[in-house]
Amino acid sequence: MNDKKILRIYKKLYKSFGKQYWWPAKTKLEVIIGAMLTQNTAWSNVEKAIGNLRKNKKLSFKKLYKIKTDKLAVLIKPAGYFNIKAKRLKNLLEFIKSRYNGNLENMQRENTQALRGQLLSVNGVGPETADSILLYALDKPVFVVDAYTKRIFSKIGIISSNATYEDIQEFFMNNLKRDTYLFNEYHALIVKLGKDYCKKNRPNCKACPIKEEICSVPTGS
DNA sequence: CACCAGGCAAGTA
DNA sequence: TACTTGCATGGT
Repeated sequence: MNDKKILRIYKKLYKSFGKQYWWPAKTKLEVIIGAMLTQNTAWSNVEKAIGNLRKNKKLSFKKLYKIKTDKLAVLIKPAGYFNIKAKRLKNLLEFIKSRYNGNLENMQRENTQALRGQLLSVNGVGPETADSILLYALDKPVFVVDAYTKRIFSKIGIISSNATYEDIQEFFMNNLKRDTYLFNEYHALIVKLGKDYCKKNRPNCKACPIKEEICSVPTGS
């Protein structure tokens, strides 16, 4: 059954890679900023951008809310796509200000599914960013899906290659205990696996900790 | 030099 | 609905 297989893969990854200590940020606000800035971007670049915000004392809701979008863009430049990301981050801050008075604790008390819908209505917040905020900033038991998840688990054969984000998310959430810690580590471990072994053009299947599940899966005929 | 990274929205057919 | 493209820096 899939529920056992999913858990077995998790255990192998955890045993092989260990705890991942996500999200690498100090506060809820920093996690939210990072979630926006890391869209299609290496985390090392996001760290530089957040470092700039820290140096300039902008890592508080009030300061960030006040700063002009074009000035914010300059500070987050190392994260790439800085003009559009500055706007998107501003959109999200505006949403949090108007709906929760800029208070992340208030936002955290909102019903999870309702909040997810609200976040998705913000221009610049898609499913992965919304779920990352829910899981890593607000400790909600929501499974985060990304390109690695889709690539790896469709290769294993337990996910269809044309499955949507929601399909994949449901699959994991229906076959695992809904536990924030488990979802936190599992997504982080999948990213680790994707980066180290399941790269697009340079797979390293020989050393992959779940090579039995991936590389020796019959291809169909 | 080419390719990729913890996406998303808008445009096109 | 199902592709395609713009967005941009920094590491390998």
